[in-house]
Parts: sequence; structure tokens; C-alpha cells
Amino acid sequence: MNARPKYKTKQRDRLISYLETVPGQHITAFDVCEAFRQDGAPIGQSTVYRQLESLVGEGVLNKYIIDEKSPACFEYVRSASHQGPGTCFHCKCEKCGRLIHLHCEELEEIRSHLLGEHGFRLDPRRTVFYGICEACQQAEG
Amino acid sequence: MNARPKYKTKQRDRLISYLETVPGQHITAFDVCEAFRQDGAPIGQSTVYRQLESLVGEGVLNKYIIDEKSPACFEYVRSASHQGPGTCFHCKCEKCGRLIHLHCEELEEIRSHLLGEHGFRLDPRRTVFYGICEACQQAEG
DNA sequence: CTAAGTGCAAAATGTTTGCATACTT
DNA sequence: AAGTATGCAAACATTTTGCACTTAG
Repeated sequence: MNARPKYKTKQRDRLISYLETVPGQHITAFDVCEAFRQDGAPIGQSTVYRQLESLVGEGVLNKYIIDEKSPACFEYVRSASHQGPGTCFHCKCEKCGRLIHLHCEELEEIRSHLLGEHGFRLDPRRTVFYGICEACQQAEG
Repeated sequence: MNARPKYKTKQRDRLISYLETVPGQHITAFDVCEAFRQDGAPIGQSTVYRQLESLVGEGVLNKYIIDEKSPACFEYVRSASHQGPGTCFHCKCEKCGRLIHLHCEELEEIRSHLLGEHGFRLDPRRTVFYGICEACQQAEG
């Protein structure tokens, strides 16, 4: 979906190194910039955005739009060549804002159903389920 | 989730009248502003945004964040007092951008599963399934 | 009369872009 | 040398907010 970088640059390497330290976590472009700033060697934010976008295109990162107002967040999935996509669904609580990762085989049914009955190939990397989490349901009665 | 209006104003009435002419369609704040501008009697955009937000809070409108870069869109569902929530899922094709409305009983299973197994009460009004639609799948081979 | 709503212009926010410079190959 | 990448600052687009004014109850 996106162009992949042709050149190996210092910034790109540093970015990847950083990402490897936070696998499976959700980080924003801001987080990344901040990390480098605190390292004493900032990387320009345009570069960060551009590289991040490239890495999404290469399948190294997943990108999630969790919330209309929050910044997009990225999740390191694997080094560019390895493994299939780590299937993981996300649930976002509209009340407390908590983000729940669901590694659930049964949810595969959803994909099958959508594909079989509706011809729609679901992309779990971009799909976020909104709703109310257990804790908040009990709290509200 | 949001405050509901206490006062009945001319702007609010006009907005609701307009919405009633586009049931089930997806309209943006911009569309609304435009409609009134062309009516010769514009309504301030802040007012539009605020009223729209109120109506979402009242359940009259659904609000969807279809896309990170696109404006939020609203869908008129019912007049404030009537009926239960019109259950309708949305699928957004990442390729062609098409938005598909799914009125599907079987998708209720998803809700049951999430609720039963994960304690998560899915909100179909805010959830959008991303993926690739049938046409685009065939096109790409 | 008081609380709520309106509308303008300005702020906020996350992301993208133009462009001159620097780096990779 | 040619093609990319970088980084700054400025541009962007949507939504929100501050505030003085109007309107509904």
C-alpha cells in the first residue's frame, strides 16, 4: 500500500532498533520523537512520520486509528521477513478508554463469516471494536 | 455520553428537519453547513458541531469515524423517542473506499461472543470493519 | 432573570508538504 | 552522478474553544 524505502539510513536504523525494544506495544509518532529527543539525538518529525508509514507498508508495523482525537498508534509486529500477521483484535472502551488486545481463535469466525457470506476480507490490523468493557458495565449498573 | 440540549432553538429545529430528509445517509458537518448556506440562512459551524454532538448523545444520530483523514460522518437513525438502535454494521474497503452497510443477523453472534466470552459490549454504532471488498479482491487477484 | 445556545474568529491538534541540503548507492 | 532521505518551517483540515451577544424557559 505504501512505498518502501530504498536506502538504509541512520535514522531508519535507529527507528527500527527502537521499535524492537517495544514489541506489541502501542506507540505514537510523538512517543518515537520523544524517545530520540531524550536520547540526545532527535530525529525530525517528518522523517519519523515518513519512516513509520513505510514500515507499515512493509508489514513491520501495524497502524491503528483507535480514536478520532488520539494520534495514530503503531505496533511492532515482526522483522520485515518473518512470520504471518499476528492476529490480534482490539477493543476500545468508550467509557474508560482502555484498549484491550484480544488474541482469540473464536473471533476467526467473524472473519470467515464476513468473507464467506459477505465477500469482505476483514483486516484485523485496522479494525477496532468499540464498546463498553466489563468493568465499566458493572460500574454503570 | 454527551449533554443533551435543554432548549428548543431555531437552529436545532432546522438541523433536525434537514436530517429527516437524509435518513440512513452519511453526512458530514461540512455537508450540513453547506446545506444551510445554500438555503440562504447559514448556521454557524460551532453550532452545527455542538448540535450534532448533542444529537449523538440523544441517540438520534450515529457518528462514525470511517477514516483517519476524512471528517466524521453522521447518520440519522430515528426520532429521539422511537425504536431500538437500528443495528447496522459498517464495512469500509481500504482499497476503493466504499462503505458497505450490513444488516445481518448473524453478526449478532459477534456481539454475543464478545459479551459472553470477553465481557465486552460491542457498540455497532461506532465500530467499523476495515478490509477489502469483494470487487477489489477480484481486481487484485 | 437565568441558564443555555449562537456565531465569529482564533486556537488546538496531528499529520503532511515544499524545498534546500545531505546522504546512499 | 543520480536518486532518496532528511529536517525545518509552513501548510492543512477538522474540530474545539473563548467570549460577547442573543434567545428560550
